[in-house]
Amino acid sequence: MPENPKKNHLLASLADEEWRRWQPLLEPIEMPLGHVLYESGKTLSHVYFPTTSIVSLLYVLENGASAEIAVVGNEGVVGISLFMGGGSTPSRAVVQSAGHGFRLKANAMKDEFDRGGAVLHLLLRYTQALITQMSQTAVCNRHHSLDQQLCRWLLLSMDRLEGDQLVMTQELIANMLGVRREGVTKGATELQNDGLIKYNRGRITVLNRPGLEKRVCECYAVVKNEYDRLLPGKTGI
Amino acid sequence: MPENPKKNHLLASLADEEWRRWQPLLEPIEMPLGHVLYESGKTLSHVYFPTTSIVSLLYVLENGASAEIAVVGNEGVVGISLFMGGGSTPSRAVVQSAGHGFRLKANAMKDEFDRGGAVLHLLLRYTQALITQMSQTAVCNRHHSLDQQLCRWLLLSMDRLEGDQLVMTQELIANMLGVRREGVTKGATELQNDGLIKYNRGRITVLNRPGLEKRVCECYAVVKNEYDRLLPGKTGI
DNA sequence: TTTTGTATGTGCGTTAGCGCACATATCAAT
DNA sequence: ATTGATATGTGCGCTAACGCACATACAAAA
Repeated sequence: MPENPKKNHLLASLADEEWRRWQPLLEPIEMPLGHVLYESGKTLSHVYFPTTSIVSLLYVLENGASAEIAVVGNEGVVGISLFMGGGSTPSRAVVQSAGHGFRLKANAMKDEFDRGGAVLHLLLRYTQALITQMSQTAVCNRHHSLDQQLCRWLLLSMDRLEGDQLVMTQELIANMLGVRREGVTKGATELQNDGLIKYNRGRITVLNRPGLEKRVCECYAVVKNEYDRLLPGKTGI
Repeated sequence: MPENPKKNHLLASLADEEWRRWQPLLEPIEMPLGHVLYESGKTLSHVYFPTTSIVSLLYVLENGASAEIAVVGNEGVVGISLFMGGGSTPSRAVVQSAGHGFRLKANAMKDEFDRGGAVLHLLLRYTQALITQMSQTAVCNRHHSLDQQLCRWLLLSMDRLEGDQLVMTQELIANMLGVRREGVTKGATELQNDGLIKYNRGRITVLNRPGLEKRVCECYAVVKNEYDRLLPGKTGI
């Protein structure tokens, strides 16, 4: 089944001319759960445009603890440090929800970026949105309860997927949020009791999205509005 | 006293040709404590290049609680959303330590950025470093103790100032870190008892910097190394 | 059908940080 | 010197989240 690159919003935003140039360079790839797209400090070989997958940018501390900095799905691209100039970041990119995507070689990406114009500005606006997500994560980590953060995380993830299902154990969610697995169990159990989600051995189904939106902290809306503002014309997110 | 723009590392990195173009456009400004350079969601009129001041990027929640996302001093520029494309961000920029700086009109900044070349790449590398600081703040907020965060904050601030003094009440530090004032008192008292800093009604003096570096969490070094890597050739930071 | 591994639920004592209420200390202006 | 404003120190009960130790429950393989 040939995946459609245009499922990625950034790729879909390309003008005809650019698209013709890019199309032959885009390489379709499988993105299985847990796959590491890049490792902290390592030079990136590609950038990745998810279509049906979600990627977590997370930071792993010396003691093994971890925390998610941001999440990237079909609205964005993984590997901004390539065109931002560093070539690497002190974070790790891990596939959080299996699916497909496309990748572009580092040199090709740099060349296209350095042409300037629409591609450059599109990627920078995306980066700006990503910065908002990271900032908001910092604030949310500081001030909001585990329960609220769980809601935020669920909504951000769902926005980046088709359908209302997510394949993800509580253990993994805990890793992303940088909290205990037991804490996630507690929060998720409550959400399930209230009929907002259904949980089943690593498979979450959202039953009542408006209900989740009522519980979530303001951080979710701030991030979503900023994505909508900076990257308009896309369905949903 | 005519402040020297070259005290700002980004301005100091400009090539002669650019420098000649910029010089007449740079407007020297006072940056008094507490002055708000831009407000959440408002379109930026200028970008600011601190020379002897420090600026906090912070986010204020609906309930009035706040948290610092990043700090900018003579190594950087305040107002990246101007060239990143958004024109605004959902955060606020406040002068955390009084001093001087220079500003550039929004249009001038955009024009210079859009010329591409060295200026663009310099600013993007800086932005990349700033992103690292934001990410690390998120992680640190999640996993490290108030005491460690206080050390990180002190060191990051000191790196951006000449001398070993900082004019700053515990109340304000608490606002930046998004913690209680009493918590800062406790941490600061301990640092003072151990002879690392001296505290005096809103005036902090670092007495033993290596001592602070021994106590701080890994986050400080990660951020510092990334600034050094991306913006080399600068003294200190 | 039984086993085995993985996912989830639950209880317990511990702790960092919170909110609140004051006590004290220091500077600056009268 | 006295007053007032601001900065810092301290105590106390409270709560969310932690670390650890298990109990259960489900699913795929044997």
